[in-house]
Amino acid sequence: MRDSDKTGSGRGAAATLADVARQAGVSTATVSRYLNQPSLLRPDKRARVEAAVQALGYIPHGMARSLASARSRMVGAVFPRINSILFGSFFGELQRRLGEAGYLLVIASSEYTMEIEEVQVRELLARGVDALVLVGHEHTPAMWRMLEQAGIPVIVTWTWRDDRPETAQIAFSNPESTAAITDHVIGLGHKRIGFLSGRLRGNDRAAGRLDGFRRTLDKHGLPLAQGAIEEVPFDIDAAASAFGRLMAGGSGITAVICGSDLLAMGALREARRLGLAVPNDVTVTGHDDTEMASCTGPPLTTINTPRAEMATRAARMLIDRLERAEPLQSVRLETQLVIRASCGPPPGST
Amino acid sequence: MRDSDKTGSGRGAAATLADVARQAGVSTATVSRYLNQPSLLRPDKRARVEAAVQALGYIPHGMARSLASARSRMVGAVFPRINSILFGSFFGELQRRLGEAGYLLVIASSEYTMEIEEVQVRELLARGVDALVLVGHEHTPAMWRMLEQAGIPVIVTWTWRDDRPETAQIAFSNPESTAAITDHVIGLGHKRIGFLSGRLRGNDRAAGRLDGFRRTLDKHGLPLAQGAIEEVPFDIDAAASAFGRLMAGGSGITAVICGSDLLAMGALREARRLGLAVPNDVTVTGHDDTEMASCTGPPLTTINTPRAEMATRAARMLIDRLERAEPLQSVRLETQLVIRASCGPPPGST
DNA sequence: TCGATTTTTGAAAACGCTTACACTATTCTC
DNA sequence: GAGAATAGTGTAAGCGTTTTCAAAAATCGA
Repeated sequence: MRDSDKTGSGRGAAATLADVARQAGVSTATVSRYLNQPSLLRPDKRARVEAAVQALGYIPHGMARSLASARSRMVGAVFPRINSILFGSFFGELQRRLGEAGYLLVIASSEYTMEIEEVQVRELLARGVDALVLVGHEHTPAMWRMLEQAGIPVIVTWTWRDDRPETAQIAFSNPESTAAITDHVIGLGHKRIGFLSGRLRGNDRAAGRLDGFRRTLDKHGLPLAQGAIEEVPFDIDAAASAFGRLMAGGSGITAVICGSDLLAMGALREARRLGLAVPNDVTVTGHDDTEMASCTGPPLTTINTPRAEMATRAARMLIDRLERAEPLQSVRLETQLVIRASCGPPPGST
Repeated sequence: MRDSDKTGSGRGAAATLADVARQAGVSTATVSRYLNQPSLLRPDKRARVEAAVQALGYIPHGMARSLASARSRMVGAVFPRINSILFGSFFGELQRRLGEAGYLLVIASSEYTMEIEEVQVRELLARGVDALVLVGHEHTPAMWRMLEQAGIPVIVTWTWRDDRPETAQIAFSNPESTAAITDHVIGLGHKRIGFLSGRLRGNDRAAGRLDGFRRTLDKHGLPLAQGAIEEVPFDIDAAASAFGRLMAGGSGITAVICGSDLLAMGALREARRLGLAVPNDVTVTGHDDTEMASCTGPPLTTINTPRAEMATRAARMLIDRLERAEPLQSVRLETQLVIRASCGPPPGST
């Protein structure tokens, strides 16, 4: 480690709006208008202000603007995990869209825990976000109360729920998506199927997926094998060992449906380690069709979830609401089965 | 699409600090102290304020606090791409650490373009961030000027440069890391080696890695084969086709060193498609040891970059600087070669 | 050209908090 | 128990914008 002093020098007295006004020979109101609705200014004044702004290298003071205008031009988003491929592609798009409209996206992470989420939301509200994007419907009552009181627009994503008509949702049905992939696997001839789930508490995505799996088994009259469901944290290593447990002990499981691509990757890794060929010895599926689902060995059969579209729509709807007071509306999006090489008929089926 | 009106009702007049003061029967100054330095209050008053805060569900107005105190308690970070696995694990950690100290991390994305980065930084400064975390040293002169004028602490990560002693860096040497993996591949007997690089412009990580590759070839007296370097956007598909080009046309290349795991994944996918076995027909390596490097087929030999440590240190240093005016210092971190199954001797070597 | 409009501009009062300063309790010292 | 020191609290002046309201300037119609 090498080091040297790099203490920043005192902030070089940034120019204020009043400075600009003085320099341009106009009032502060005029400069403010230049910033917010330039079309109100006569061209000559606009030019003078423009020049003054350039000359002073003026950067408006966002905090002061927010205080005076009661709008922060910030949108908050709370994700279960900030550093996941999954949510990454979602908020990347969200940020881009909001940014185009002059909004800044501020992201917090709940670590898959409702209590942490509550404090994060409080933090975000304290910062004065103009709107909020949430994942799923499961949040603490106190949190719902705070949101109610704050009176800002809120959009729930990722989990569609028919029984929440009063909440603005941009989401898809997790039970249905998982039903589709389970149908596919059953169609290949599998009878004993395992399910690798993420943590269920406070996570209606995981719960919905497990539910879809169960219902589909029922629909086909297939029994749920003993110990065929593993619930683990969202983590490749945890998934790997859970997969090991599913395959161990003569369970006879020939296919493992995973609640997410990440879990499926752990499963694939462990299968490789155990010398099990996928799909010849065991079928594995994922969920979400993340970037690398096509790059695993073998490529993953999975469900494509409309992350970019959710983000685009959420951003647009929020902007419309914030700028033009248009009402929020709910949108139910569809998912799609993506078939790759990780599925096949069960071993020994002719 | 179903829809229904969910216009939020008018914000229910949030309680202000003055309301709390009135309710508690103390002055606004006392409430403010309760918020900022509770230890200054006598226990009985503290309790009364506490009760009033609870009763009113008071949430401090962050904008007003920032304006009055000239500190936003927000830290900005600009990453080339917000939705990448790579940077994800970095800012996840950064956010966690800063959050613990009461700071909010605000993230912007430069899309690997210095000009976009400049406007993002302006945006961040306008929002009043107290500090900034940057990736790499290559930024527009105007941006450096703005940073200088803003006078806030800035930390550069990911790229160590000996010739920037005046800049606070928490980084590693890209040429050295790539030299290490190139050495490893050469050690296996490869003579004709290709390099799959990300875009070089405005990206000193990519440039440094390519440089390390070149130098190592030189060191071993190996020639750089014609067309052995492919430069592509950071994108799996682009990487896949570039890999195809490297292997085509009798180049005789037996190993492809990739500037990142993502590029390597594209390479692996294309290899599979072309029916090339890795590592028997061709050796492939990555860079960064991302989460899924161990889950590809085959698992990727790569370089582990200390992302979590960079984040932890950056956060700690910034907090120390902001809270206790301690000086920033530069730290050079080490990378590590991680050997997995994607490398082997060149085909036909006995 | 004159009054009636309409468009631009400016003065000054917020916005909700922090903090310097002054002042009043409380504690300490002998 | 008096005086000095210390701890705790309140008053009021900002912080840098936006925005209301009214005045000034420009435009229009006849």
